[in-house]
Amino acid sequence: MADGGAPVTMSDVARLAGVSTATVSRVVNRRYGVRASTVEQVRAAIEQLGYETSLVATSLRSSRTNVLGLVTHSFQSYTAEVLKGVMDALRQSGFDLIVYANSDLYGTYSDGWEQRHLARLSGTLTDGCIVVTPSREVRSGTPVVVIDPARGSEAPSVTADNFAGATAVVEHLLGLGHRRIGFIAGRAGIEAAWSREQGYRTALAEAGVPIDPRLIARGSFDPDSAAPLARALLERPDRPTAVFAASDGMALKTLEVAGELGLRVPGDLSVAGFDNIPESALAEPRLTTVDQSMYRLGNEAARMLMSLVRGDWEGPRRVVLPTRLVVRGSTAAPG
Amino acid sequence: MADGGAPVTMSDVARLAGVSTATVSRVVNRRYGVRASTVEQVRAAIEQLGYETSLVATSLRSSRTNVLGLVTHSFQSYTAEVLKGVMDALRQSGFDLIVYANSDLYGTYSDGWEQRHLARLSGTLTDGCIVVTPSREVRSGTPVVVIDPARGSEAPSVTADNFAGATAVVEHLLGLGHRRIGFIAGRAGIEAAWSREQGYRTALAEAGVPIDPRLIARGSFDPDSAAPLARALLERPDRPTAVFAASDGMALKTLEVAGELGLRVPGDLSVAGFDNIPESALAEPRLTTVDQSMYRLGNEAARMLMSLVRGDWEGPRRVVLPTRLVVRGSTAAPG
DNA sequence: ATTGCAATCGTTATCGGTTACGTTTGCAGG
DNA sequence: CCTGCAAACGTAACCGATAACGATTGCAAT
Repeated sequence: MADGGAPVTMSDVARLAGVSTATVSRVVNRRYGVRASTVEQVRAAIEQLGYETSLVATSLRSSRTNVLGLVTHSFQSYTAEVLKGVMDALRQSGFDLIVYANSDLYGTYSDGWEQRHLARLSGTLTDGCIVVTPSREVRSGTPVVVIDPARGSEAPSVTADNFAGATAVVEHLLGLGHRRIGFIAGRAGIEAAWSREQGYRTALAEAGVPIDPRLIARGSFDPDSAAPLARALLERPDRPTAVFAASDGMALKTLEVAGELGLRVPGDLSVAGFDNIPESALAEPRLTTVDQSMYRLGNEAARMLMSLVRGDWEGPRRVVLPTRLVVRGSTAAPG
Repeated sequence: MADGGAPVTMSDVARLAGVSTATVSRVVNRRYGVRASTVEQVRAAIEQLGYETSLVATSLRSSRTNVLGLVTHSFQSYTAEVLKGVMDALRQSGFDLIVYANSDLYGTYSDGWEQRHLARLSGTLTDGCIVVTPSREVRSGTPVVVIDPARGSEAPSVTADNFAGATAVVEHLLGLGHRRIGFIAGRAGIEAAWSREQGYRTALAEAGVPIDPRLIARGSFDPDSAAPLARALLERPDRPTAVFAASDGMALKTLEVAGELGLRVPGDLSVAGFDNIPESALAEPRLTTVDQSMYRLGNEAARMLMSLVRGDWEGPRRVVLPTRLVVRGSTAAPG
């Protein structure tokens, strides 16, 4: 058993087994060139001391750690789904996962968090990283797969078909008879936000509905940022009959604001979101949205990253997954 | 800008600034003994090269990293809630978080994962760790806070009042008129599982209802392990009129199995769970359960851990948080 | 007996950053 | 001009593990 005090190091094992640390290392890493009896001695010493190889020391010395990293700046519902997908992809793969999240010391959206975290992990601690929703291009010495890349990013990425999803929502609203459809956009600079806005614009244009810039609010995917935007939209004298928010978090905030203003959904106002986070199915009314399966995004990203690390990735550098319109109770024909 | 290739090291900065790495280290760590003009030079070099301190190298040498660890063997809904609570507690604290999860199958991972992961992280990489649901006592050179400790664990811990929660559920079922109440227990060895079973037994005993051992099934908290157990319970000729599962995951499986057997819930069978994971509110029918706020568990654990690391923890070594019975549609009077 | 080759194992440089310690420098006081 | 004392900075020894390399041994073929 390991005692609670000082950690057991490789040299402790070596001393007990009467060999050098080199031999212990070879045994631990199952390398060729150690006599069977010596292997037994070392194994026994490891068992007796409860020795565990130090991830830190290993990664400092060696380029291979069999650990993948996931870097995120916040931890919300969709991040959890991504993680589930990643973990399931990693099952039995031999890769472990390290998730690195920061405590927001420098403010909510201090630019460059992705690069900072990446620099702290990659190069040594991890064999490769998944980066969730970075706001700018990332660079790294080890393979990187980005979920929802920054606009114009060249990095290998996995993303949902945001354009198709957004057009589907807007076409749904148009089909119900809406003509004044507000839009709360996501954080500028993120590919997904841009595509969703393009989807919104394209769907309106193809239906021959003129685009009113005053109905487009610029959010940041942060639910709290959406509240004042939604309020401003809904307090207009010519308020929209429907609001499409670029994320469920913002859509749910819009539901709240509508409630505060005495607007009934979907009677007085239709609301639609994007993401299909679990909370959306719990909201009152249940939120119409676009499912983009964060689980699959995480799952695909992990598969891709493992292949990149092994150097046998054959697929495209950019994977786009289909989306699915989920019609629930928050949308209806305009009153 | 950092180039994408080799990572920028401290000696690169030192070379550019014309000083030694020791001086760079002093500047980075804001130590005394560096002339203001030298500090400026070093800062400029850091900026120019886009240098980021390596977490690995720092932690190997120094005992303090300002990073806390969270160790878990699986990644499910409740883990996500815990993480949210942890991250919120860490906000603006200056501590970052590393989550370490392994890639093995949930059930098949051999005992001792908690100690292995802990050994790999603590001592160097992290200043302290939160361990989620270990199956045995954990030892570590750095502070540890356990969420849902093993039975008989001495480690500082945060846990819900599982006993009270379980009695509340069973009293609720008894109050509805149920007398044959099945129980699907959790993983033996975990304090929470034991307390929930004690709650079940105590509530029955106090109501004067004899305990039928054949109505107690031994699960492992793994939802998949619950399916055959639930089936066995429900296929008995004298099947229970209600089933209380020690976790929502297992309760939801029980709902599925009941459906497959043609039993209607709550008409033919009442089902209750424990945890109140988000999915429980989405199930059909919505699941009666006990809310134990995994969010608060994570939040409290993180606060406790930060205090322990700083050495100023004043509270009790074992924190017990209250639970709350949530009655929904899956329980009713027996037909 | 000698050579050759492979198996086995120890020595040592190294990864990047930290820190104890020693050395240099600057400046005030004698 | 010399001494004394800090401040400022460099040197080198680490931390734990790995891998290139060299050294030793065993064994079989010559």
